[in-house]
Amino acid sequence: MPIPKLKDIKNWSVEFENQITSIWKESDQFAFNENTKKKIYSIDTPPPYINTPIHMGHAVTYSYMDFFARYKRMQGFEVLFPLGLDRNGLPIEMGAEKKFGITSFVVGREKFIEYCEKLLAETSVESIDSFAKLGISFSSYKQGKSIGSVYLTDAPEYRSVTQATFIELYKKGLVYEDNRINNWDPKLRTTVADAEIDYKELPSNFNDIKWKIKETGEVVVIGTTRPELICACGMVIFNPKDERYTHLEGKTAISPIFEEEIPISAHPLAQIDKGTGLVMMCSAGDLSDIQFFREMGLKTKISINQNGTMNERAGFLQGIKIKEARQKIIETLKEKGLLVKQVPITHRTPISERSGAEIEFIEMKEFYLKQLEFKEDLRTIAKKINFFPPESKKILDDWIDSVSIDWPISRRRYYATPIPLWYAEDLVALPIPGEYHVPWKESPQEEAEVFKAGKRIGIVKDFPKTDWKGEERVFDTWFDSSISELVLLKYKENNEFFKRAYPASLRPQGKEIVRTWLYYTILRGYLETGKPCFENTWIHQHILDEKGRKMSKSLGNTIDPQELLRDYGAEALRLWSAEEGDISRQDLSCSKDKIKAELKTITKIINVAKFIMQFEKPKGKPKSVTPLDQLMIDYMEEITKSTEQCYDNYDFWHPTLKLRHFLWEVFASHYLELVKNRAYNLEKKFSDLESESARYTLYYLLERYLLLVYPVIPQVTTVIAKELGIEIAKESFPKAILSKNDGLENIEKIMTFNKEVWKDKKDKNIPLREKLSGKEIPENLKAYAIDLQACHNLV
RNA sequence: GGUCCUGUAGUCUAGUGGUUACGACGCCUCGUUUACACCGAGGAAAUCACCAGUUCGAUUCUGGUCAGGACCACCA
Repeated sequence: MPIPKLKDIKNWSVEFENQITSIWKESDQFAFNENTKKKIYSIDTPPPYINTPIHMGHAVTYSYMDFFARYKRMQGFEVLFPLGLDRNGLPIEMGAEKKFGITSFVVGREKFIEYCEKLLAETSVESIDSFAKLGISFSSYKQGKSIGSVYLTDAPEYRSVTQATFIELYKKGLVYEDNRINNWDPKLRTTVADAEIDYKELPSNFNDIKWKIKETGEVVVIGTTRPELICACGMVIFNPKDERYTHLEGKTAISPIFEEEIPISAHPLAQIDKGTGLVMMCSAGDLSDIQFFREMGLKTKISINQNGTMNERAGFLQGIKIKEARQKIIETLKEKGLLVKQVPITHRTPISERSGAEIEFIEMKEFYLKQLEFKEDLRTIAKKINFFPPESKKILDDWIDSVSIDWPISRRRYYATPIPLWYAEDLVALPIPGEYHVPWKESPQEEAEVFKAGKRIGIVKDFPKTDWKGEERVFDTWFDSSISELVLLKYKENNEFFKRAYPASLRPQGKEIVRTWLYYTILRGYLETGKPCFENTWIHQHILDEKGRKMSKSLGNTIDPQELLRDYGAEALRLWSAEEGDISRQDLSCSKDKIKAELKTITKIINVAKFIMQFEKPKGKPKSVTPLDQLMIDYMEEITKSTEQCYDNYDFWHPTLKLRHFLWEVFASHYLELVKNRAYNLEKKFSDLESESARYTLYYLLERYLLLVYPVIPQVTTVIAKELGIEIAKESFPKAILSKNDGLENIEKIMTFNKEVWKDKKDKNIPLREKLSGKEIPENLKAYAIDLQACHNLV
């Protein structure tokens, strides 16, 4: 279907949009040209998860990214604006488990991955369709080898780059495996990073339990929420200022039931007014305990298994799940008269963000990527990246300050990038980077390098009889997504291009993933290249519901962008996104009424264009233009200038507000009314030159206006511009020619005068077209008298 | 607990050390004006959160209070 003609458009409609965007989607008109001589502007777009349709936040923020992309093209950049789809990790696994009613570790790895792939294959292309309907000008909507094609984070090409970077980090000695206490999610059976932990206030009991002092035989009472961990207690502490207990310093406590000798010491961590003031420090209580054990050099006492049950250390509790163990030990303590009392409290409990399970802290081997030693470097690197808005940099700085352990990068899950290693006794085989390796079901390459105690001692071929065992763990999803800009710019694949295009021009993303995606990307980019990975980063806030609350399924206040696209269309949604506020500075409240209302502006633009285009367009600029016309031209140049300045700082909000005001309040309501007569010139009241001046100016203003709003509402502007003989997608952004005209305030005065006249006529019940006598044109508006007189029929 | 942000008509917001505080959505009245009834003209609606201070003057600056939000944090 062809793109509609302006004369056939009465109201802008979703029907037209569907015609236009389906042509755009297939056209590849914004395909990235890697041989370009233009400067490259690359946008490291956040790959959304494919297994759920896009939400309001996506719709609005991708619209913004599209504003940026379209504007940068107008500025003469070759824009790389790829569509990526994130398909790795827990959300896919959880989706597969839910959809097919399976559990990963029950069906087995190979089978489970097939389920995940099945889910991904069946997942509708709804997300991609929604982006196309929004008119997002991605470099391509197709998968392929060329730069700018749609990329998938689980594709072998992507995963092979992830693995290649790991192989090199490993060789550089930046990766190490260590026995450490980890945040353990017993439900998903995996370690999780600090960044993936939420805290929830959950009801719990404070249990006051009797302990004995070895040296004196005295009985003390210790309060704890985790009595099942008595067997994991490494020290009992009290506050140094707590006079009740100073006599216990250096003495030994005997743990109830287990009868272990535990040292007692003063430590500021203990709070006098909390519980009984005595605290049992266990190596699996929570993060504070872990930190304490490290600090005091205590040996950890692990009492919890990876499946969430108690181990042999827990004696009679062995094999029982943690919560049941707590019940059981409380029973036992009661029986033995060791439980003094129970006080119900709410307890701030660490919760796995993804599964909702309570986090346990257990010791196991994991891979870590060194990051602590780079904190200072990262601060320096971050300073070289421009933040929009600048305040958002603080989120990153705060996070860098609070990073306290190296990054655990290994996970015990299935649908993710495998860690490319093989083992045989004390040997480690490291494959050649560049290919995708699946160690848990493949043998190592013949050429894979073999390391012993960190030293290269040959290749796999040299050890023919060795029985290699493939690594079974996978990478944390952030280990994949933190190289998005490298993959996008063809790191390790097209060195020439990479050298030319790195660092990426812009990273747009939400504030909530600054401490994950942005931080990790800066870290990885720095480790790979030693440079900042972005020139600019644009951090956005959130989309809220009409009343300013978070949208959530449980509140039932979600607004589905697919529905908005169907009812009001992309242009209205995009224009609303720009006009509602600056999403980099504040949350936007989403109102259907307001989005609907933006259709009026779209229609207004069409009607203004139709009106102007009924006149013949003068060829070239007339010898002279009238003062009123010149005034409007100068005003437009002023708007052009301020629009450009704002757009350059990713501010599309102030300009669209200003342009809206211009369209409705100045251009349509006043200027058009004033020059109508002169443009028609039916009664030949004006000279040909004056009439030509009007028509010239009308076209000038219309064309300029279209260019300025094109990045925000590309469809309407494209349709109108096409009939003006302009292919707007290929136009340059206009350069403002600022005049010395200091009479711009005259616009206000003219508007005030017009309003006065219209009110006069209404008060006197005179139709607007009829003559009005006795109204003097003020001295400072005499220059515009011919139009004022003709418009109002003043006599 | 710490840090930061916000508080302007029913809703969302702009803006300012100084006469009647911008606008949008919604609401009301009138009007079929020949680009547009997805229109035009007009109207109602805000003690600019509260308290104190600086000032001739504060919605605007400062401090505090209250409310909401975000991020961070070692409560056994």
